[in-house]
Amino acid sequence: MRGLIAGLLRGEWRGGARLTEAEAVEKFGVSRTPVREALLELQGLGLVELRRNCGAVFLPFGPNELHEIYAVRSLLEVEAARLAAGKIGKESLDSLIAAFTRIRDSGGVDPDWEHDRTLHRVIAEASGNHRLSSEISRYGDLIQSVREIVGERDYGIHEMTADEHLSILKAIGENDSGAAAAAMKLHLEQASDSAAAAAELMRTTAKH
Amino acid sequence: MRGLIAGLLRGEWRGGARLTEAEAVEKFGVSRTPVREALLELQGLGLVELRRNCGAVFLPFGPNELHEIYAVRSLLEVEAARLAAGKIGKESLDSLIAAFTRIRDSGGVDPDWEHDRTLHRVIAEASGNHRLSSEISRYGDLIQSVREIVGERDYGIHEMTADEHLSILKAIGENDSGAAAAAMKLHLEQASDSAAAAAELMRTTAKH
DNA sequence: ATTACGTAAATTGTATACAATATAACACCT
DNA sequence: AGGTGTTATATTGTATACAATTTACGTAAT
Repeated sequence: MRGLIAGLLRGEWRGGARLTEAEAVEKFGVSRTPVREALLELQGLGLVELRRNCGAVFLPFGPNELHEIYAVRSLLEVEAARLAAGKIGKESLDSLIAAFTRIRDSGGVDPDWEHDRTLHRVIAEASGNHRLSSEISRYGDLIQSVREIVGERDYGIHEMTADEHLSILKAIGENDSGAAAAAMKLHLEQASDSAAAAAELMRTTAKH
Repeated sequence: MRGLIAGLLRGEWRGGARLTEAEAVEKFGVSRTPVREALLELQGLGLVELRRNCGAVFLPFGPNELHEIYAVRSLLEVEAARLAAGKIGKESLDSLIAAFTRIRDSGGVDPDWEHDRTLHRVIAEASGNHRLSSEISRYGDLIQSVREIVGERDYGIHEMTADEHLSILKAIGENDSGAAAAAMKLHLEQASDSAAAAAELMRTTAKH
């Protein structure tokens, strides 16, 4: 079923397009049960809208929608960064700092956003609020899904992103809540613009 | 299926208890398909944890969990109040103010939290951020579910709640973002304590 | 010509049967 | 006696058949 969601995301996502359960069954070669569960899951993430007897409508993801998503994500993660200040163990912090320093200096690429997701997960868990951490994890899934849809990659912005990550970690290590929150806010504003640009790029290239 | 969720919520919610799909089928007299969808929905709200081949575990809801939930809710709704300042139409605002003034002065009771939910919905929609509004709506469902679980009622706190609502509306009407955010924050802190107290009461009375 | 009604088609909601997988118990080996 | 492998059972994941509901179309009446 998890693979079904990935398949739906990878297929071309025309905003407003409708897909009935029967069409999805034919397209993916599975039965209606996993199709229904996958669509309900996507509805839970706010990616599709399920209308009775009308099929699932794929919601559009343009720059505006991405800015909205990142605005909510920012509320959650900025608070998590504030709460996590001074609460991440030294060894864990050092290993994260080493990883991002290496990435920044080597100019390496992280196509699956592996380190990025690890960083945000560690900060969320260090907040001490399980519910907040769980919501951030859910939004992480959403962000990853949207990245699939808009085809966002990290090429070109990687050194800058690593720097932003290091600023957040530095503030957390120094137990500076305000600085941690501010650094996270700035980082997510950059990420928001980057994602919106990817969406705009997809929109324009899909025109012809 | 919606009724199934209500049934699961109304049944005694012992934190940590496990319920297999087969048991739910026997208990509610429906087939596994709607049971599965209901459990997946509850998982999406973070009310149960689904472990493969182990049944669904009912997560506990004590004072600590409720404070966590309300902390997240506060992040969302405080921002919504800030954004909604000056954006609610006069007629809509006046009708809300009239309703809560009447409630406050008459000492009436709103057992299903009808007006409360309307107020928070109107503010969320006025924020202009559809995604934020959608998340607040989702948290409204969660809050309502938790109220069912812990048996929270609004008796006794109603005049105070109405006053808090009026403060929020006043600030929004005066286009004062800061005051609107502060009033909403205060209101949700009160609500958080009230919900936590209800959870504590349930815990202690369930002891014997 | 337009509207109302009825029927048929399509789509979702539900039930049940079957397959896959994980847990647990039990026997056997060391 | 303790550990390991195997088998049996329990539970979830999937497929298919059926019921209910809704939409759309066609026909007839005004």
